[in-house]
Amino acid sequence: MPWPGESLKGWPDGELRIPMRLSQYFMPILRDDPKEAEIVSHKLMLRCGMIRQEAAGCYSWLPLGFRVLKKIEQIVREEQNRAGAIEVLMPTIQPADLWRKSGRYDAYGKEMLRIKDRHDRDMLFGPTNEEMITDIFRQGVKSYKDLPRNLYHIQWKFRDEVRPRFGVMRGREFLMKDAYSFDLTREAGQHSYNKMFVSYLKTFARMGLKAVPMRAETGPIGGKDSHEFLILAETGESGVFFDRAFLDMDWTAFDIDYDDVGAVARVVEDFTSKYAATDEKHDAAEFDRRVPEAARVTGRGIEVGHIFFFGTKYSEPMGAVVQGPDGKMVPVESGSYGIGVSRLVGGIIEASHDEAGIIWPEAVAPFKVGLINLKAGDADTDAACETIYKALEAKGVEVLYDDRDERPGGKFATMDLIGLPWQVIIGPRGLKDGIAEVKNRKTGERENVALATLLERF
RNA sequence: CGGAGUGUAGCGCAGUCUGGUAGCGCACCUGCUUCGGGAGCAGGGGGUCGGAGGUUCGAAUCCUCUCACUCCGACCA
Repeated sequence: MPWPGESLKGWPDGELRIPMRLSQYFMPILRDDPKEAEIVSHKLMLRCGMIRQEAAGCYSWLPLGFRVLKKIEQIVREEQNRAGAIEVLMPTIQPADLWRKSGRYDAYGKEMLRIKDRHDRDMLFGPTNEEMITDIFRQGVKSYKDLPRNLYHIQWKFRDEVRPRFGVMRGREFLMKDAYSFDLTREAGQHSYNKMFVSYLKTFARMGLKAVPMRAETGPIGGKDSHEFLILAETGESGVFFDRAFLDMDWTAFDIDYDDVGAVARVVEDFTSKYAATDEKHDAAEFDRRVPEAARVTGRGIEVGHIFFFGTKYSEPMGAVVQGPDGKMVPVESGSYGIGVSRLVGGIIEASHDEAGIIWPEAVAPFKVGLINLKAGDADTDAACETIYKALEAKGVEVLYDDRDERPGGKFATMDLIGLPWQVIIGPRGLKDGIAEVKNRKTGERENVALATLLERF
């Protein structure tokens, strides 16, 4: 991976790195596709026992799915932190008054889940947090000297979609990272926007995705500048049109200094200079004029991120003002920046699977290695597997050990289905010659590796 | 929110038209034989048939109401 040394260490998520014996795990595999699942990621997530539907658009995350969700969340967190954003955590339930102030309580419509508490007070399950964060910011910051700031949280949202579908891709309850920037001037706000832009490219690239930034509608959030980040997938909900040159760009070359305004702007410039648009913003004439025919890519995409620069849209009505150097009170310039964390789980599967199952990019894989004991119960294979399992554990390699007393065929099928990047296959046949078989899930390549050097592979 | 459909065992389904002992495959449990890409045989466990009313000697099946879920269209991280 492009950014070696990234890890979950230092966060509670590190606890998720523990290895596991399949005989002691909870991973209810289905052999058949549940009928309600229409798209491949939904089918695979259900078949792998990653999620379970509790109501339309609401899911329980079972152990395997939970691990992936947490890994994605942690990558998002690391890249937000690196770009200078500061993590907070706001509640899922918000008072309606906050939304009355911004005027969105009525404007948001039925998509907002409205509830009353025991005192008959109007509450709501937050679909987003512009109002709340602006209020928090307003109370905490009074001077231009306290700017810029960018606060984010990773929290469950609820949008009472008319028609939830496609599993976690369009759930009603979903995990979203949302960040909010506050600046004194338009120019400074633009830099904050640009930093998020670059960090998004990097965040998605770390997950093995090429998420193409496209000029977007601002929708109910409102504002001036907006980009959506879309990954290509046939089952995507948006039509996309873009220059093939995007796919050939170096998606790993923006390990830049986020304080370098010019450098950040150049990356944004680089990634916005080529044509890329969703069907909403698509201009066929411009597409034809700017993109040579051979380079025109049309297809479908999944929106995994969306950034907005909306200036003073919320700061003005909500009185989020600071005192400038000249002593005057000015409303702050803001932007908001979302990443669909739970949607990404489905999105990555849509972008990375084959006939046999999921193919996890290593950075988000629930385990790095699947250790297959082909003959559980046989003293020699048991002992060899046990040694390898312990050694991988000691080395900090996340391993799922299939120690069940099952037939080899089923174990292979299960391991392919859940898509761990590496399979280490141990059977009497290989053991006789002191070798293990190492299979790369993505390429299908198998290699015989001497047991003595096996550990060096991981 | 308009249109279409489905609810029967963990999953996939039959049975409903024509009322009469709740079934099949996979999964699960036991035993034996197997064991390098989803084995075979034998035995076994598991269901208030989405819910509530009604008709009937008798309802998964007929009637009424209701709930949930899925799909297609207009909206969205």
